Amino acid sequence: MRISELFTKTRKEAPADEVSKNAQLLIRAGFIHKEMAGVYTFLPLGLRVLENICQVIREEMNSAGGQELKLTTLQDPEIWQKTDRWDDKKVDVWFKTKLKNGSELGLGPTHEEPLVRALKPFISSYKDLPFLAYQIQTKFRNETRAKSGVMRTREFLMKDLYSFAKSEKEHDEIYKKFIDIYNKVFKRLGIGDQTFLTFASGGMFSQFSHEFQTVCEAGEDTIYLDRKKGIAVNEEVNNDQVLADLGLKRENLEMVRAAEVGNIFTLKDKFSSPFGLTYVAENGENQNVLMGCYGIGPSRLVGVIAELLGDEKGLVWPANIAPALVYLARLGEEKQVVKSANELYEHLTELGVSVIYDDRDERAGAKFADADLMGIPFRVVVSQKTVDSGNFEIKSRTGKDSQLLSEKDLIKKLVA
RNA sequence: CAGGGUGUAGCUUAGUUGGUAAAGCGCCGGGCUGGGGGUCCGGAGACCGGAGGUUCAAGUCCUCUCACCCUGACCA
Repeated sequence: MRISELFTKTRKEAPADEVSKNAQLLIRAGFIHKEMAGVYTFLPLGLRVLENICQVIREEMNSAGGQELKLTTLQDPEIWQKTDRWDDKKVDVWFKTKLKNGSELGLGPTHEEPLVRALKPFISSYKDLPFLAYQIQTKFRNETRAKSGVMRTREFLMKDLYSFAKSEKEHDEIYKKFIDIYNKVFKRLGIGDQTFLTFASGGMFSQFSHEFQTVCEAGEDTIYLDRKKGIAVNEEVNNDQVLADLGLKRENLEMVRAAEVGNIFTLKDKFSSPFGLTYVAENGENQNVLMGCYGIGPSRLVGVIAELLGDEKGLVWPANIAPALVYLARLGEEKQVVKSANELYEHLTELGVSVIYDDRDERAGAKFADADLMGIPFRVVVSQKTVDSGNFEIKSRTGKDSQLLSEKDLIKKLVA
């Protein structure tokens, strides 16, 4: 991608109505645009990050055996009435609308009901179980107060996976497996060392649900963290009994702000029962399918990663989710410099290295500042100096010094 | 939803006791520059969130309204 052709621009100043670090940096870098309170457009560079995050999640869900599908945004009230979740008094975040004929519809705030109904025709035998179904979809929640940039919005992307099992034992195995899978996801997204399994209230079906909380000042939750053990308890279940059950000692707990980036919980037959999602067991008896739910918010993750890794110069993206691996800064308009930069751009692109090529006639400072603000992992400079030396200059976003490398070594470093 | 705050150019802001809007960034044209947002000259760009009202006169005062931000509550 050539910057001269990119329609977004960076800004020196943050918008006055955004206080959160993630929104300030993402807007300054041209990654997002605020449409309304709690509603953000993802611009080309921001969309790349979002898609890359989704891809990491998708890979992990697929390798766990998840089957991707896509449910609808428009929701049929009938199925929500079945579980008593249509009433605004029961679920107060609904966005509701109407058909021309006057009948009501909702915009999906979550998707247990439609998924269970959609699956019903396909599930009838113990041989059909277990399985995992997931989607990455836009959710709509009419929050009373949107805040913290993309971290708490009214329209957001969510990956929700649902497990369907024959028995509690089978469900528990899947559930445990997903704790590991989630840890792997957050590690791959570059926030693994600050993201902790957190015990939270489990509702009626289990003692706990599990949250994945990333330590982050901009987060909305308060958790009590035992860093040594790598686990935490949410404020809501922070009592002596729970601590004893988990083998935690109060004096080892650190109270920290955190952002919930994932949440998994046991649903038992809460949804399968009202919809009659049953299977015939080997003994010929009808049994309720047992469900679990596993969520991750990719759009919130964009914000959390920006909050956590961003520095005074701007965003910092891990290589696997960055909008590009390389920011190629061409300094100067001399023929040989342009030729050298063009050739390197084409060569790297052919090799599958994603490059943002700054081919503008801008001063070095402006290009460096943009490279830093956008948080591109590597900055490669092509200038009269590098042409004369026959090498290229490379610097990592977070490193202090740059180094001169031959094209061969440069490629080796970037293709790795 | 309660409390508090803010709306002036694409962005960040200034605007005195009411007298018909100013600057920086960005943008357009040009000069000098050329490795951390450089500099100089010239230019385009705002009916001051919206609607009423007071007044000879409203960005400024009053009323209503909308939007946005913050704190809290809420987050199935």
